[in-house]
Amino acid sequence: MNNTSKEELILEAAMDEFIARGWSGARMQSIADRAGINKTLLHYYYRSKENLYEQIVRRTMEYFFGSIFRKISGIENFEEFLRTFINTLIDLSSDNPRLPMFIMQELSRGGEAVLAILNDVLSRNNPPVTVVMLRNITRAMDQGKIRKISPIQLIMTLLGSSLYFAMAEPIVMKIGGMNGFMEGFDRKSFLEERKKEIFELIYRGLENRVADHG
Amino acid sequence: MNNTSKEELILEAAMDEFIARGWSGARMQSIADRAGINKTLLHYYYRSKENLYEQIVRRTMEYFFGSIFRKISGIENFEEFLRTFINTLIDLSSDNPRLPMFIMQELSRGGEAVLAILNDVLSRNNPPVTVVMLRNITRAMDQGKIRKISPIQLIMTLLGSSLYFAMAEPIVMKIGGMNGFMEGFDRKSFLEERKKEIFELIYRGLENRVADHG
DNA sequence: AAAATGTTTGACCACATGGTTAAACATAAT
DNA sequence: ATTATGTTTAACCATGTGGTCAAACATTTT
Repeated sequence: MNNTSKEELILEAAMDEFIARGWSGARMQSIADRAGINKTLLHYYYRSKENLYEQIVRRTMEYFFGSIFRKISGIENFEEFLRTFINTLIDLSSDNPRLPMFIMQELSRGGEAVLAILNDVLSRNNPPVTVVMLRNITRAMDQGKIRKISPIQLIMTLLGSSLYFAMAEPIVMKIGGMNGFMEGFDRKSFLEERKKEIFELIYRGLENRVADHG
Repeated sequence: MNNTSKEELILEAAMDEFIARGWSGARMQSIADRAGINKTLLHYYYRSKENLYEQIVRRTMEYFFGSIFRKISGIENFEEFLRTFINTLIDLSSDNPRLPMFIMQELSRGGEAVLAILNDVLSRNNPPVTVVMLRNITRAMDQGKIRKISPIQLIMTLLGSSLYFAMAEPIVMKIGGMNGFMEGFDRKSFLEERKKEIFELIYRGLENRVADHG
């Protein structure tokens, strides 16, 4: 049980707390409890709530964007890119359901500091995820593999479709539970089905076929 | 300037504050300031923060689900249903960008009380929005207008695609601003374009055509 | 005019929370 | 052995926040 272990323990506890309750909801005492240590030690390692928070935000963004980057960079084939991107987003968000909302929420709320972190994190991947995505889409369009669309719109649709369920899962389950449909719901198989359905829907929707019916 | 007016002013102020900062971030003093009154009067009308919050949640949900219900109920044609649903979601969420996230966040966090409100709100529409949506989709499937898919998956995709941009707008703009693409961005036309692109993509993706290539 | 209701002022309280401090103890590094 | 570092205990402080109270003033209702 060396120092790194406790420092790491604290970070993980803080991550849980901040992601679950947000900046204003998070409690230093609660973080200490989760980490199994006391408040004094918390301040010993991380001077203030602000400081700790900043490190959590960085960590979270690195994890999120890093994961996506590692999975999609290097893929040349559009179909594979599409499938991988969707799968990665769904896996990421279903493993860490509060993560996407945390990132979005804190980026809306946060000031310069949070933006600087985002900037820093994104610029570490070369080329940045955003560029990789745009390239894949425009290339597929140029090659005539998909019809002409707005790349940014497609990216929005992909992100929304893939991330939404994890974000809305609590409410979906509640509404579903109330109305009765959703009995025998199996999360794992639902998510696998989701991957396929999104891919299928979007891939078909992008098909570049000459108007074949009116 | 009668009493109803002030009571209403407070509600609106509280709505802004709660939606912008969430439960733990919202401040009673700040609500009073926004409403242009003092804290005492705030407690005079709404006893406690909890109580005020509950009314805001109810109001918000009534507004959100009510708007959707009013727009889509009664529509028989699937294409029209699809288009209207997408348009409504985009208009609603772009007019009130924090609303969807507020609802989702507070429903994850909130206990029995919030769930009870949701239940109450949803049961006031007959048939509930959820049922209307499911019906439209299954009917279209039965009539062979669209291919066989999982209705719930489609609904998730529709919600995600349509709501996501408003939720992620701050981060999208920041990333977009950093990378340079997104110059001359016009929100209004982007949103109109978004409506069309989502509809087009999903409508094509749902088409029920016999395998015509492979 | 009188009563009821709306509204402000300003002081006040209890409590939670972020943060500090000093002293003692534990464990590892020199 | 001694020093440096990690860790706990427990008390403590300043501040912010939800909430209250009493008294006065304003406006509407009766």
